[in-house]
Amino acid sequence: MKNYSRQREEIIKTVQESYDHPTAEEIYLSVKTKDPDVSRSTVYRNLGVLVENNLINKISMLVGPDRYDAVREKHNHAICTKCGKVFDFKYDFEYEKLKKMILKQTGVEISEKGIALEGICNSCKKLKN
Amino acid sequence: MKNYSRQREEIIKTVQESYDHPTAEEIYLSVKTKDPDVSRSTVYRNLGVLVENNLINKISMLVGPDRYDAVREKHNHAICTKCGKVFDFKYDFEYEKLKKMILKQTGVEISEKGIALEGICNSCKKLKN
DNA sequence: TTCCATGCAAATCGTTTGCATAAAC
DNA sequence: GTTTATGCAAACGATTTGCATGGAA
Repeated sequence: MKNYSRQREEIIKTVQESYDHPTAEEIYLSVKTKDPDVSRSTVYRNLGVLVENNLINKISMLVGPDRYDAVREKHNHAICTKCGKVFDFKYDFEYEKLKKMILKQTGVEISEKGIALEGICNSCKKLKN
Repeated sequence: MKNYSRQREEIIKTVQESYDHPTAEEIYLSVKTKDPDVSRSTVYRNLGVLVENNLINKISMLVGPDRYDAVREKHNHAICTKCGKVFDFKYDFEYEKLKKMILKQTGVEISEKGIALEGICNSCKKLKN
């Protein structure tokens, strides 16, 4: 990450202060209230840079656009495949053991970023259909 | 799932016979060799129907297009965030316990489709940078 | 003064949709 | 005959890119 910019600063702040796993569009809209001339491409470009530099995490899902998450204490995600919302949960997955096993079985060296699971959330369950 | 069609038949067969988690495009190309007039929208439409009917699974990732997977013995996925390839592995995640815990913590009722983890695969690790 | 980041608009990628035709039941 | 599926092309949502300009070191 090279040069400072007002926009990047604001994008980091927005993601770090949000606890609802915002989409790029939501981040863009939020930054726009502080900095009305910011462009969508700046937001996308910076989100990419911030993910690369491990300042934020990116969450990809079965449904809807990608979402972003500040890097905090390790936690896991339960994603609703109806509405796309992301919920946090804690559970001890024994990453060290898991990591070794996966490396042995697949050759993939996993990054310990928490685990994501899909399902259906409470409010979507209530809306029958 | 209502009416039989030659195309749907071939799409199911293609996914079930593949062990490399093909993308919709790859499935389309493969079906096209058997049925040159098939259209991409037929493939996309049918993949959707087949996922709904639980004949195949859909895998969404941090990188690249969605991939598909025949419904087989339960297994988990390690996904390379460089090349997008998907690798299978087996590990006992104690789903029952996990499911209860997630429901309690988030209200999300997870579907037990296996767990996906991200990392970097062997061949991508070798190509430095 | 060189490099990096921005804003804009156009391009791209993956996927979905509307509509007329064709196949299944 | 009525429904359901197809093929085509156009539309779509999310994201990326090329390019000229502006700001940072």
